[in-house]
Amino acid sequence: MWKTGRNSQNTKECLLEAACHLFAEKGFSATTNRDICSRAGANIAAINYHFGSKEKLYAEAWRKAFHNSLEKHPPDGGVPPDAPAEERLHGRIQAMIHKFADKENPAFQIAHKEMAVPTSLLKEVKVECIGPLQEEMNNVLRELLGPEVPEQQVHFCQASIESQCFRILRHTRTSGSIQPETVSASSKDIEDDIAGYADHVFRFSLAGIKAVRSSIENDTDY
Amino acid sequence: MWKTGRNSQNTKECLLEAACHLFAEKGFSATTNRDICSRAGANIAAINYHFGSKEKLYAEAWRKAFHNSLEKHPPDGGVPPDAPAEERLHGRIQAMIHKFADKENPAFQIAHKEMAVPTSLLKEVKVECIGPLQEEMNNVLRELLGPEVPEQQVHFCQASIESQCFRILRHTRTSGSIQPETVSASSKDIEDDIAGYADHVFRFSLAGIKAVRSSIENDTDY
DNA sequence: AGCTAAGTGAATCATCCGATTGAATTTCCT
DNA sequence: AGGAAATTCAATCGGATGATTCACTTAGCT
Repeated sequence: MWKTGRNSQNTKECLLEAACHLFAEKGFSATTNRDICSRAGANIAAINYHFGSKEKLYAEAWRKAFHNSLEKHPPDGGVPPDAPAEERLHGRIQAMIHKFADKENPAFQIAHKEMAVPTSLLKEVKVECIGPLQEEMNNVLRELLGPEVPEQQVHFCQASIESQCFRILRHTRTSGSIQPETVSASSKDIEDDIAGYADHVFRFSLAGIKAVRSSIENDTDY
Repeated sequence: MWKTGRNSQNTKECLLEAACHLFAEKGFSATTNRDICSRAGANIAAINYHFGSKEKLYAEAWRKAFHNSLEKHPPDGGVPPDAPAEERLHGRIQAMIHKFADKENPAFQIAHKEMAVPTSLLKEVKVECIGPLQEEMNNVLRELLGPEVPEQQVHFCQASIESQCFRILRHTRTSGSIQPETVSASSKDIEDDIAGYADHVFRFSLAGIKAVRSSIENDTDY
């Protein structure tokens, strides 16, 4: 985190790391260049020297964190592509939840803030990074939902699953903030048992998917 | 929105309304007093005169919008408390989703931003306003999940349902922003058919709840 | 060693922020 | 109408922000 000894590329790395943590904690507009440089042990001028502007640092920090996160948590959860669809669904849900819960990789805490308070990044990033992941999930869902599933039902199920995983991002406090931690009991439970929640989301969603499939095949309007 | 003719209490109302819209659109720290006063057609000093500070205006605007929203969308969805639990679940999901989707009442867009970038308000507001609603939902879920359901399973199911409803808040763009609206197809579907999504969330979740219940009763570990 | 380019640092820029002032204006009551 | 209180207004406050400057140190190469 702090500059260890030598300089140059080191400073840039430190700035990126500090920026990641601070942007994840306080969002873009509430984080100041001085905060970042102070945490990185760098001079105020360093940001504009290495990145050109606060916004470009923001973009670069996010992108780096996002790719690190994807590398650490492969989206398929390590389940091979020829495994049964149920297992692949399980893998993807596990990967998503643990990715979101990973406090070492604040990429998705930044993404969460981007969703709530979009900067110019949102569109670009969504299309480029998150879109493909959603499409892979949709393919798994199409298998589970059967051949005649309307596209809208696929999207609804994708939204149901993704949003349950996103739930992890709320109340994931980063270190340093002086929150008295009197959050409601329900979020406490989830925070304390992320693996349990991941398991729940899989079972809950699998039942939901099967219900959607049978209601389609039984032609129960919809 | 603009002062029509006479002043006094009118200004205060206009400030609250303008603050609601701007805080919902850009969040607390990215919204300036000048923005608010300009939109409300008031003088810069008006905020500190009527509310004391930007933060107090924020709190008051949110509280007003929240209560308006609850009044417009009763949390039980109009389903009487002696109706079957399934119907009450349906009512609550409907109410939640339409409440979140209501662009006239930006209270929950502000809440969404509060979750992502908490100010000092979050704790107070959660405990005071959202907590009771969650507990009412938990009571419905306990009925549906059976008498021997562990408390954690109730919270997990509550989180699953609430988070699916929260999904509505993402991509709910407020007017004025110059977004090219090239959001991904899935969110487009949801935005275009909120009633359909609400129906989906109910069926999807009901199946999930039943699965959790049977896995408890069949003692399939968990 | 000597030179050049890359990188750092303290100080400072113009700008914007939220808040305050005090005078001017309006509203309300008698 | 007349005066007191409530409200609005332009102007301005100190402070913080993002960005920039320019003198300096260091790294890398011949």
